[in-house]
Amino acid sequence: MTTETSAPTSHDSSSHASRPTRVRIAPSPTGDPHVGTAYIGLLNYLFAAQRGGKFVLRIEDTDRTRFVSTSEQMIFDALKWIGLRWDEGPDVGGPYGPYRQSERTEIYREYIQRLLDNGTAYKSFETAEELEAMRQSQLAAKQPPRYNGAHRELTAAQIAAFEAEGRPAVIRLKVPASGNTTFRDELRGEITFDHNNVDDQVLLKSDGFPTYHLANVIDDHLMQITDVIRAEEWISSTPKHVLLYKAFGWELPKFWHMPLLRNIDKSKISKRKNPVSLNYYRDSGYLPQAMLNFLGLMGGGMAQPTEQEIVSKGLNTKEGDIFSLPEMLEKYDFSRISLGGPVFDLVKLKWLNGEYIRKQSPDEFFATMRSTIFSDEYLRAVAPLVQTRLETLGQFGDMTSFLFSDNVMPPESVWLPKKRETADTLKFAEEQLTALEAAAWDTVSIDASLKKLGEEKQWSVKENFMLLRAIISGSTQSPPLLESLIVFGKARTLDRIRRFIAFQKLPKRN
RNA sequence: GUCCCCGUCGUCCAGCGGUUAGGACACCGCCCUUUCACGGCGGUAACACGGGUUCGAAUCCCGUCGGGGACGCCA
Repeated sequence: MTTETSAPTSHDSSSHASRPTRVRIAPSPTGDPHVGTAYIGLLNYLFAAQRGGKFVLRIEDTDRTRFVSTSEQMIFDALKWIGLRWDEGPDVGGPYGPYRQSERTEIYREYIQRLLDNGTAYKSFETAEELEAMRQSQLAAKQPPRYNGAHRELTAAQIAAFEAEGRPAVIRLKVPASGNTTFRDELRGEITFDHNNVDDQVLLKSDGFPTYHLANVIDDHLMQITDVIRAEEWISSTPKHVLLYKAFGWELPKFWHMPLLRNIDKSKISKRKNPVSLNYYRDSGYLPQAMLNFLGLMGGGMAQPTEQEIVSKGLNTKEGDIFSLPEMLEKYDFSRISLGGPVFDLVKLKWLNGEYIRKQSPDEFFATMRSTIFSDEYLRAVAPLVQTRLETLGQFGDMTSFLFSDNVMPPESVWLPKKRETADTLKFAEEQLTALEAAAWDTVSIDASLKKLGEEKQWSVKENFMLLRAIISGSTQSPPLLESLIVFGKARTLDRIRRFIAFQKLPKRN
């Protein structure tokens, strides 16, 4: 029970193989739809479709503090934008719903009681503050931060006493004190973790919501998930999940941990160093087929065309890198995936996108333009910003070019306020960025968060707004700032500010 | 700090015991061209290091080093 030293028995694997393939992605609605979600989504989609299985979309909204109400719909839209469809999910329903974890809290409560009853989980009454203090002191002492297990063996009387005090509790997983857990990663083989390196993970928070670990195991079981295809960052918590499956007496799914997408410096892809919002790519004019193609390139699951194919189809050598979703369905091979974390290289993405643009017929290209940057919807939003400011229609381009350009980089004479230093101004720009990241994307919210920041930092509204105007429009003159930001979109706005700051911090030549 | 994963051109991939280590992006040069881009041709550029195993290692094993991830009442 506590130790697993051999592979699953043949009985287990044969019964496993007989189950119809079911996979899922489980994004969390905490902000913009993430490029990593699309990557893992694509892989899951391919995996299911190649095996005649089902692809499930489940929303993991158990963190009330990070919940963003607009996020779920953006996730649906973004995944549809790149061309993925799912068989079951909150929007399309299905036999294993509900597909939103916030609607499944009764289920989690019922199942965690089983764990409490069979002694594989326990109540723990420390406050978040106490735990944080403990973590800090462990970190300071260069010790691995871990729960000290103080409440692992509370008596019924002690628990009753805490509860009588009205102290809130969390429920933790009781990881066996000794032994180890081994599980199979389908890409890497067996991985073993010693139990003294596995923490007593919180399973149920004091607000009654489950953590990912609990909800994910229960839902994957209840939803009959056969293969868990997720990012590599989950490897180190997989032993906890395995322990949970065992505590419930459930059959394990297969685990496939995909290499993490990386920034140029090889760290895990992050918004500070790379645009990660799918909205950014959509709004900046990347074609969904190009994005999907590019994600398919990451990890190397696509076989290169054989010499025969190159000859018979008259392919150019570069066309080994260009393929559609149907071609991925046909050729993508999970056993080919290479484990080194692929750098998400914008330069190659842009090249690919250019290939797709050039491949379109003139009519198709026109249609693409008309449905994106020159759509009726977009122009309808832009028009009111400039109508009163125009004397001739020809001035439209002069006034709105920043909305249609990628390379906007004002000179210092434009963005630096008269009474400010360069360093202070850049610092303030970073604070604007942080404020805007947290803001809901409407004029009232943006206005409020900018003004709040200005007051805190002693920046006048004029200086504050003018700096942002310069960064976004490249000029001291522009259509009304807040309305322009709305039209321009949150993802592109944030990216433009980040790029401005990054550019200004570059060592100056001459 | 502890544990886990990974390691072929700058980047993405090929290679799965015997190759002049291949392709793509990027970069450089030449051609095409009124410009730019596209396109064509060519070029620079990698097996992290050290031990094994083997007649023979980029390929298998071990170690070192390097990179990454995890260590939350986040997912």
